[in-house]
Amino acid sequence: MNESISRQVQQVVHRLFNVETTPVLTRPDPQFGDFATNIAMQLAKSLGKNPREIAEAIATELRSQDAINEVSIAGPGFINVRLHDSALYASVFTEVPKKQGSLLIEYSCPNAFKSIHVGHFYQTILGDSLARVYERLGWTVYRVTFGGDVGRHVGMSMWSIINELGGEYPDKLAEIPEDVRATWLAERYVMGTKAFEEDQQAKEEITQCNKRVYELHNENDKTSDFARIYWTCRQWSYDAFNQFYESIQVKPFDRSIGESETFQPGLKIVRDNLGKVFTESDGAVILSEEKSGLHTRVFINSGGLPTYEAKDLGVIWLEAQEFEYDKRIIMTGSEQKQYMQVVFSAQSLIDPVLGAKQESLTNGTVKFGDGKKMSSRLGNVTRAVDVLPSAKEAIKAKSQELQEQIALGAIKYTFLKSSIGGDISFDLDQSVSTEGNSGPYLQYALVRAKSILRKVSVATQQSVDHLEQPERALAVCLTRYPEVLQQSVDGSSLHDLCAYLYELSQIFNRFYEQCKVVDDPRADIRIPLVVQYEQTLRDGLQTLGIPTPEEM
RNA sequence: GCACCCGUAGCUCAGCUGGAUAGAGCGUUGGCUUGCGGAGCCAAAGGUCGUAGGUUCAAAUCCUGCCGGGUGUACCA
Repeated sequence: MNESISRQVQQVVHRLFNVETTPVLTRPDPQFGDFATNIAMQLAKSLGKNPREIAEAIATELRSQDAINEVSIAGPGFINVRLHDSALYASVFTEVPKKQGSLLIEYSCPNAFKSIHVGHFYQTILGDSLARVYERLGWTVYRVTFGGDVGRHVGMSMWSIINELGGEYPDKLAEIPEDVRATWLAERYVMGTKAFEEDQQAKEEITQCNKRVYELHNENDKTSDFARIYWTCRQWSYDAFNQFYESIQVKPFDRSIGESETFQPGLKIVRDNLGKVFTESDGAVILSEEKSGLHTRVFINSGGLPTYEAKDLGVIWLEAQEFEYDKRIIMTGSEQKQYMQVVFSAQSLIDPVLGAKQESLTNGTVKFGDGKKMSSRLGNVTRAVDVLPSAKEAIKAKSQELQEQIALGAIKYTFLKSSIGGDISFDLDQSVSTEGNSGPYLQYALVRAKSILRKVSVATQQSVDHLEQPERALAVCLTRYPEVLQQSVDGSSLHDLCAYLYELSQIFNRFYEQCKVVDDPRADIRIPLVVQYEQTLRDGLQTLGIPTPEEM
């Protein structure tokens, strides 16, 4: 409907003034109309005419259109369009148009041997939801997580593991019970970090461990004692990640890439482009783009080891080998924003076509309000696995499963409702709120509609002459859904979808208060609206990855 | 020093490719029994949009300075 009106305005403007435009339609306050455009004010200058005069001319033409009931001019020259109720009602029942394209999205990215913290939780939800919106619009999406399974942090962990085992005895790992493996590994990392900072001898041994890990990958060593410890613990780590992903109900990754797979191609890419893209400086290989305002970054350090920069070029290369994509989104913390620009700059210099497909999306950190309640429940620990159980405690529900669906809905919605980029505050008490602009509010607004639909036989869609105000408001809001989905991918703005679904639910709740559906004379008109509403809200929640319970 | 991000109601945030009285939620105060689930609905109070200029018919939105907070700035990721 939006596009159809927009096209009509475009044609009218062309006919009247012989000017090519792409009119933007906005959704004004309902008192003004269903659609509005400021095209007259934009044309005023170039045409040298009074904006209201232009608006009047356009309005006159638009009034002759079938679907349009009323066109008014307001303020400095806004053109407000109101549709006939019959046309509006009919336009409610349209499908979301699908487009084609393929997206590779890289997110979550926890490092092996370390534990997942709230920040990973947050980014995993953002990535999963964004992927779902693309999928909803018809894109093929590849989900990838890329984590460090080599590097100094692994050296620290390996050192501490061996230390704890009393030597390189892989068989002793079997003595560690399955349910404590993840925490045991997390402790090893902490101990390793501490030793690295405080103990000179340990520091040297850790550096050796780090090198040995790289070597075992180079030699594809699966059998030495050291290697067996490494592979076993890496697997423990991955098992813990997957268990977590399952618990928060996100779609599984199509590919989990370790840095061990990318440092070799990364090194090769950098070396192949030495002199062309990269230069040597103080024994390191760098990219200096300071004239374009970017930082100088080291891609291969003076010890000949690849830095994350090289590994990141490696992963771009590896993904391009395995997946064919039109666009690649990589999510990182916002502190890596400027860093990412350098990597993309390098990629564009090496391969402009592949470089142009890169897009970086940075998210802020999760902060805990004043944290009083939060800290008493979770302590200073911000392990991701503690969040859901803690949230569940605050939810009253008939069953465990329902409690989980609601808690998950509350958490995810809290993560998704703010725009991506800024820090977000996560106060467990507020975040798990079930009132107002919250996940459970949306879930409840869905459950109410489901409950109505269980009590009626589905009416076939009727033509209608007149809509009452609450019906009309619901109809108008429903027609916006396709635009909002598109807007959400265009701006990576999941909060737009959240805000829309919240508004939709609010409008439905008002409708619910004022309009009876079951056994009402207007049931034939209202039932299709409720059906469409239920489908839209359910679809929207599923697109965000928020559970849609049948009852609460 | 330079670069990037942020500063909107008591709190948490929308709005920022300039447009019609700056919007939500929480919190505060006061209402809603005969109708499909009150995790709901209605209403009130609450804002010099950090600050000072500039551009414009029109600025929370664009430009510049300043103040305040955060992050990054060569061998970490």
